[in-house]
Amino acid sequence: MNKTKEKIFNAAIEVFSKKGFYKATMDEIAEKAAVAKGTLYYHFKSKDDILDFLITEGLSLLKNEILEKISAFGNAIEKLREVIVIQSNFLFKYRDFVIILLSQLWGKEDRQNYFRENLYEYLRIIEDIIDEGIREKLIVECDKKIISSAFFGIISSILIFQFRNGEKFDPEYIADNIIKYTFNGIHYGK
Amino acid sequence: MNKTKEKIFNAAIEVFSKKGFYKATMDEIAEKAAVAKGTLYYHFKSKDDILDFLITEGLSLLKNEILEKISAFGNAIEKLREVIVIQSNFLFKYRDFVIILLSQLWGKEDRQNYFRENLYEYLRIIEDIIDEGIREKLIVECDKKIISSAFFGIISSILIFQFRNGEKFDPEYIADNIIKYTFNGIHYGK
Amino acid sequence: MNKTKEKIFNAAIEVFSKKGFYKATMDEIAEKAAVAKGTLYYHFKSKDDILDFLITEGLSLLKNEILEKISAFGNAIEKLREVIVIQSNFLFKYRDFVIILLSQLWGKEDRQNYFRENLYEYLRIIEDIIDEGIREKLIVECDKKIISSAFFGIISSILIFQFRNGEKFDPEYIADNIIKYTFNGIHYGK
Amino acid sequence: MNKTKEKIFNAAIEVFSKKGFYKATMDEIAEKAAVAKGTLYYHFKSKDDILDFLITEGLSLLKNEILEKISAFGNAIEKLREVIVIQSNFLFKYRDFVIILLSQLWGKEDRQNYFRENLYEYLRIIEDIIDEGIREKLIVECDKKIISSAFFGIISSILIFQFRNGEKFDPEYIADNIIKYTFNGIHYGK
DNA sequence: TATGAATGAGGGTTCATTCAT
DNA sequence: TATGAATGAACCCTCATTCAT
Repeated sequence: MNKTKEKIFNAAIEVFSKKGFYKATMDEIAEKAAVAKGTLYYHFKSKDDILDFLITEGLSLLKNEILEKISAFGNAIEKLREVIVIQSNFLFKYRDFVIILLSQLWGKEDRQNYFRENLYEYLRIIEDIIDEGIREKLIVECDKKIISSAFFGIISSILIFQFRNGEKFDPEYIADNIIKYTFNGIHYGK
Repeated sequence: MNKTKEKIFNAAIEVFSKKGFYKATMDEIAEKAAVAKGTLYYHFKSKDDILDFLITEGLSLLKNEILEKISAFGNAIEKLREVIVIQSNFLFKYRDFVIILLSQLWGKEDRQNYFRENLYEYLRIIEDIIDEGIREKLIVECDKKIISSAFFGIISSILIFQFRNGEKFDPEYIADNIIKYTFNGIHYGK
Repeated sequence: MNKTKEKIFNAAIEVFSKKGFYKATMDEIAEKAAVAKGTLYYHFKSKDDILDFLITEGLSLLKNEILEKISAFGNAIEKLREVIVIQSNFLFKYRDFVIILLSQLWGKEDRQNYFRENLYEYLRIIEDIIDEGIREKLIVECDKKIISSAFFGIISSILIFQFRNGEKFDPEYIADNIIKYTFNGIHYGK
Repeated sequence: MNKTKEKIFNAAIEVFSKKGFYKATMDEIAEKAAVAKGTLYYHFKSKDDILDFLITEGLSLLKNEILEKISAFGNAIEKLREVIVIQSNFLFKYRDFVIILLSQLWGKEDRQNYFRENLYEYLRIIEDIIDEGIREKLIVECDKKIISSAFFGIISSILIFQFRNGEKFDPEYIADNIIKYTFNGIHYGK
């Protein structure tokens, strides 16, 4: 990604997350990127194309971070714990991206189907860990598709929590709580 | 809600969920509702107003159902179990509404802030149950804001699961799995 | 065609012929028609659609006039003479339309293929008359496709002549000359 | 014309005739010419300038061919016959150029006025031949401006014929037919 | 209550042209 | 001579909203 394209990329994240994809205007992106509007179209085919690029890059970042870091951990429990930590930190660091993702994930447009397909690749990584855990008798028998979806749901949870609590947001504290919830459940004495 | 307004209401849910709020047009809503475009403006102030009305009604429906049904249950564990069941069935029945809600929840527009405020009322209901459970020593000590958010995250989870699995969706089966996960965690032997 | 659509129709003829289709702007058409720009799109699907409508209407007018008037004439010679007279007068009266037609007739876009197909219907009318004339031994054996094309070429001739001569244009004088040329040729003493 | 300029020239003819002047883009011309876009502007002042150059060159070619070849013929009749033959062959050989010319001839832009002025020089050549023929009593008394315009109209005719007939186009056959028509008319027994 | 023709601000996109290299 | 990234004016089209009937 060259200098200009990167400026546009960053401006787009900022504007899309502030205004939402539809209310965001190419004019504003150009202004924020400090380039002419035509320059956007020299580097991207369309407004949609910017969004595609941005979602793909963002999910790539998350997937790669997960894949890199979990390999250092010995068993499925430790890996899933790390996934939660990474998700929490990722949301803290790339909040704007997550907002864009969650806004775009639910539609029936081709673009949005494609986003979900992309997300499923992420879920498959989690499924694999769950599978491993079940085989190692570290994780209870469960529907791995449902549980991996739940791991995604955690992202939504955290974002909602963050919206509600505003500044008082500590990713490690969040992660700790979610980990306890996820591994032991909330039922006392079980 | 009189007959015409209801036709518009239903048409709006259909169109908003199919196209998303921004791609939906008043023309299409009018066509689906089989009324003239001007009629929309007789019953609603604006396009935004239709959405507001729709979200408010939908969340009301969910809150009321929860409030009604949980009163029949004796303790917090049973109540939360019921919350999960209701959420799963609600998503099954009002999928289009849930899609609209999840698409609109993340922005920074006034309208969207207002939607979240509305949602927080729902979360407070769950918090209260958690509180009750903690006092009754049925639920472990935990950050109730985080856990109530997690209960909301479950909705996202289920919707993602449903998108992925398509037709094969059994709300009771989902609820069972989520309940086990929520109460006992996934850690084997704990 | 209702009042508003007709205003747009007339404005479009004026603007297209003055500026050419591509240099013409919807803004200018709207201004000349004294309606808002959006109104153009209420009555026509697109700029292309206005052009289509306009060409179709114009060629219809010409075809209908030809078909109506020639039926009054007894033989092919008289009919073709009338065709030339009508063409000359038509060009005099609907000069702007003819300019638009001749500008658009030569391209390879779908729209332009469609225009030519439409024109061919006109040529077929002339072919039929030529056929009739050949059968009646009033017209020499000839390739009727070439000769009917030549009848169309006359329109270009006349328009070129008119461009060159400016104001001094008498459609009857032109028609007389073309008729002599067409029926007797220019070879002296033949 | 050096190598690069010639590549651009040929690319421009191809693109202008395929897309029409307005739909043609400098990008596409550059691509077809296999040079960078900036290079176009090194050799031509503007897109208009390419068109001007191209029309001027094309009409020059036609005029020169006419002037060269007709001098070999003894009288006006033979010269005009040759004009028709040349026109027919020219259209066969430089069809793309003719399409561009006929698309551009009818507008009121300065450039287009200039094209017509250029064309009139061609018509004057024909007028001179007609004049000569009238003086020699080989051609009937007629309005030479109208008849020379008709000679231009023949070009339009032939192109229309060619569009209609597609592959089955024989320039000599066409020329023969047009010659008979032009000299003897189509009236049987005259 | 209901209609639908008319509005016009706003936004995505195109593309000829420029200019530093 | 040649390049191609960058520019920005221009333009088509959309669509929420209005209002006379």
